[in-house]
Amino acid sequence: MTLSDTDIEKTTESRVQTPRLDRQLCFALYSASGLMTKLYRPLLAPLGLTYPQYLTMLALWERAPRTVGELGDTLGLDPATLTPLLKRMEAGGLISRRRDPADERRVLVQPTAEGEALRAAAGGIQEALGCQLPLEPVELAKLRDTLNGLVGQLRALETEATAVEQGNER
Amino acid sequence: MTLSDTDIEKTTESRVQTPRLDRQLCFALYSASGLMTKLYRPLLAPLGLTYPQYLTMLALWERAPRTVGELGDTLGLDPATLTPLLKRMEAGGLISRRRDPADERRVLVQPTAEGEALRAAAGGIQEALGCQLPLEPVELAKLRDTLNGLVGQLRALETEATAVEQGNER
DNA sequence: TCCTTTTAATTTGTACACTAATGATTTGTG
DNA sequence: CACAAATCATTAGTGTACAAATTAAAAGGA
Repeated sequence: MTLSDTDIEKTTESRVQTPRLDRQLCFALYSASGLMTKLYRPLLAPLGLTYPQYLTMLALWERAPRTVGELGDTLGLDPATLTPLLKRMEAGGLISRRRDPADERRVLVQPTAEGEALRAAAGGIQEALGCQLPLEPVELAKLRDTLNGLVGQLRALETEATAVEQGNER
Repeated sequence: MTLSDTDIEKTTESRVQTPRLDRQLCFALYSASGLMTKLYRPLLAPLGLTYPQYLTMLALWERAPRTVGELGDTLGLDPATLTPLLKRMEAGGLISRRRDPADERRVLVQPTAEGEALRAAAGGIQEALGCQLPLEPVELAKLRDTLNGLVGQLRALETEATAVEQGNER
């Protein structure tokens, strides 16, 4: 372990420090996430689902109906992202969308019978992927928990930042 | 640790096994990656860079010129994704694109003087983020290495799959 | 040499993903 | 009650991201 074993590379020509791509946590996350999505794609296509749509169904299978905003909080997505996504899923017959009679601002989302029927197939996908993934289940769980911890901290940072924006820093 | 402590939830009503969102490694990666991108966004905006554009500059600062295909391999992106992205960066004056005289199929990409000048600012971004990240540098490095290992294995799976597609399984 | 095959990048079409602006409803306050 | 402020979803506009089709150039074979 040398002193120069950092994520910064010192170039001789300018003494400018350039961050190295393969030392960036953000790039590791970016790559891993993209590859995982690619791995799911061929398994989800037969079900008529994209990867974000699959995550949405997972959320709805756990609890429904939910409003667009609640779904966005769970998935970490903007309402502006979800609206067209949910419309496509509605057009595909997997979910229903209706205004909440008790509060006409909200839109309630829930799986249709057809959407509910996909539940069984989802279990098969997890099984198929577990076989492909070249990772011990224990290691996998550890990595997942570490990431979820990071996600929690990043979300805390996020809400803190918006609070400061609104002058609520006390 | 109970026997039911798995990533599958058994529902009483149908005995169907539904994967739980918060137990999915893929969702943890998806969320962490998205949040990290959000964290970078306000820091990169003053430089006129989006997050994928920033990664592209990191790659080009390390080695240039590079072809579109080489960049795609490094970043894990399709040429079809990079072409418009690179055009925007060219329009912004950060990179230059030109056909390789030795092979007119290739397009050589490299930073302009203006793009090279951003190098210094990039170091500052890493510094600013390191302060924000609520994670020990050692833990961070460990997580990064674990992820890079996963990325390597997923890439191997990927090329293996395309090889089978082409009937090269022997 | 001619012609087929392969390779490299681009174009087309669909689907996320976010910011900013808009519209509609509800809540809070005088 | 009236009406300003806050809340919720949608729309508009820009920028990834990929599959499939296209164009252009190089490589390989008869």
